[in-house]
Amino acid sequence: MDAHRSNKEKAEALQEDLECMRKENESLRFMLEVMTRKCNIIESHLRQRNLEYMGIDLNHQFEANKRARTSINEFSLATNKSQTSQFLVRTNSKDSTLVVKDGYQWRKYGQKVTKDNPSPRAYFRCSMAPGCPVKKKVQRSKDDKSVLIATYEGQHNHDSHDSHAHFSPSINTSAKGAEHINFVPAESTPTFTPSPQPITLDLTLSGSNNQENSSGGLDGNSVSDRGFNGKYNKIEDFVASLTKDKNFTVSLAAAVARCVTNQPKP
DNA sequence: CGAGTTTGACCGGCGC
DNA sequence: GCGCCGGTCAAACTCG
Ligand SMILES: [Zn+2]
Repeated sequence: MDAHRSNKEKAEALQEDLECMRKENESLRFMLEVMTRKCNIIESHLRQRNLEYMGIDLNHQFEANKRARTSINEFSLATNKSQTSQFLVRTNSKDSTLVVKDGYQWRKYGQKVTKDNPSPRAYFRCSMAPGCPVKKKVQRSKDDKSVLIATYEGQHNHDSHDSHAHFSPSINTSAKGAEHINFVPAESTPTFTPSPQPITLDLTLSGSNNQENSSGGLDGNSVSDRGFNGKYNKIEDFVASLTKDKNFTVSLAAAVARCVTNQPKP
């Protein structure tokens, strides 16, 4: 009797936990997919946007606020030797110095320690197609180990066809039913707009950062917003238009937040 | 067994 | 010419 009830309650509680975890899992998966697609889209769009932004003052790498922000930051390196785009990605501590799955497949061919940076620099080469001249250098930032600086060089001469589609959105248990990420197929590849200047993209991923930065000391957002609102707004709007369905993003974020709130990490 | 990573050797540019 | 330094090669090694 009582034992029955107790067991039943326990089972229900466990099931609820399981459901919540499933939701969280699904949400994270979707976020990953969205991030990947956004990244790809931003990369291709950035190539042509860069032409418009030519000759813009160089912003220094400021400590962006620790929110979910994507911001762009260009360095004018004045050398137009070849199209090298520099992406400045902030990740968590252990991330993608190992083979980054950013839509392409990279083969590591070297690693060196540089003079004034304790962290080594890794050299990658695109191995998706034979004869693809794209190379990539990845190195952590000096102080902030959570920031990766990836320097892409060259352009892919093949379609970024990822052979293995590892996203199976079949599981659809949560309330939010048909969420389809309609991402505009950024302009077709053949018309590459060669960017004569390096691009620096500062992707400040959201995330429950464990950043040790001066909390409460100085509120960084004011500074950063002031320094860069122009581009930031553009990019924000741009990203929003990319997903084309703001509601989706918002609801997704809300769902994730809810899940996280329900299960606060210790 | 093959594809990819590791890691020390090697090489070319540059400053002295 | 020599040594430093960033970039690449390739043999050994690891992993699935
Ligand atoms: Zn490629």
